[in-house]
Amino acid sequence: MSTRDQILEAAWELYGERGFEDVSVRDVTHAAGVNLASISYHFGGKEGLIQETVKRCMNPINSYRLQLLERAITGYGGVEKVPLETIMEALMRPLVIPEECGVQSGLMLRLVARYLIESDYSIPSASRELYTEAFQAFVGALMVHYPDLAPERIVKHIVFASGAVVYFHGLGKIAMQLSSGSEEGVGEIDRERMLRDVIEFAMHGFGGDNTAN
Amino acid sequence: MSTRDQILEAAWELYGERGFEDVSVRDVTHAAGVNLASISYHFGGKEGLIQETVKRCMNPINSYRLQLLERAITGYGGVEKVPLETIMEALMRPLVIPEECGVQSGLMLRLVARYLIESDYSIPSASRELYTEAFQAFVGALMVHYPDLAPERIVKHIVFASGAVVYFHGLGKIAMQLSSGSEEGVGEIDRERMLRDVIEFAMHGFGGDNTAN
DNA sequence: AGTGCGTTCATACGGCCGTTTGATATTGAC
DNA sequence: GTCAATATCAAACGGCCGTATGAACGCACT
Repeated sequence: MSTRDQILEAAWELYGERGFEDVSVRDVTHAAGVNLASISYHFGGKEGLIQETVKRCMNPINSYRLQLLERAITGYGGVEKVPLETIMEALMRPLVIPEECGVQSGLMLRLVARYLIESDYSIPSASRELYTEAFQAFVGALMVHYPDLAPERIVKHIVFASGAVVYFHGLGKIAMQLSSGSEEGVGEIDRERMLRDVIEFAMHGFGGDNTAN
Repeated sequence: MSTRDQILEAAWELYGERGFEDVSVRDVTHAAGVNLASISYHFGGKEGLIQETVKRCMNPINSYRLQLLERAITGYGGVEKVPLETIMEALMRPLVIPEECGVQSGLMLRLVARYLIESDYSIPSASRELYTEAFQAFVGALMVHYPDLAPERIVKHIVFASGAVVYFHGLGKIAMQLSSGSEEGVGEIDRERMLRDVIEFAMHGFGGDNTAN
């Protein structure tokens, strides 16, 4: 494996675990077993490495989303024939089970969440185009099912549903502990079950009120 | 205003804007117009200042939640008579409109989100008790309305709804931009409207399926 | 006036940070 | 084999970080 890839792999893991600020370039190069200067050489500096790491995390998610959506559209023979539930699954599955597009689950969401918060919620330019494409595709697909719903409301519901997933990934376990009052672990989360839950949750949210904004 | 309070106010603002790691104790003392050493003196160090800042942000939220819930219970004369919508509002209003309990909105959610992520999702011990109390109170109230719903599912839905709010606070604007394809601003968010939206969204999510876990 | 204590002050310390440098090693084309 | 181009290396640089130190200050109390 090339030096560049070794760095990216180590960075991916460390940044996901401990955050961007907390992990020094020395930490990364040491974990990767490469020389300190190779980060400047291959990525121009720490910021370049961060951007590349985030890109390698975000892009497969959005590619997979688009792929699932397009597959469903051709499979059902038209956007209007795709069940709402299938659209929501195409949107949510890559988030809940990112392994299916080659992204390690636990670290991925934390990494992206960290980046969005620490970078003032700005999406790196290297991922922005793909992000926009995916977002507009899903808004368009959902508008077919809810022609009377204003696009702003559709966007809002997409964000609501995404937030539910991300937040639960991070806080689900601790919330279980708080509610049960016990400190002991509460077991692993059933991801397929969670996917169904969040889809159902989001769909009922959509079903509420079809008036325009 | 005391030196201690000046520090806390400056810390609150800077941490919310730029994050804990990015803001040095020198930044804080300079913004507060106090001496560098006063942070060690009053808070024992940077970590102590962070914990105190987060506490001053989390605790009013949970106090306000409990206050709204209890007020509703006595007002309606019993938990079982409080409408579900009112329970959800008691849970969500302090998050969406934290000014009502003396917490500045924009910074507050980012501050807490940052802390939870950067500290491995652990709630500071100074706030944990209150957090637990609030969480259990709401789970209990919701269990009255959904006696057949397993507590784990109720917790899950509370986390879903909270995540929707937090995520939208952070990403709502950028999502609007992505969907519209334009770079220009999309206006301020109507917070009362958002509160109603998220309550409605969460309630429909709850209404889905009352089977046990 | 003098004493004691809580607070504020300027300053310094060691340490880790991201980056740079110039030398050395590796590669691939001719 | 030669010569560039590319890649890796050890070492060093200046800078900012969090914290500690000891002196100076304010002020109630006697």
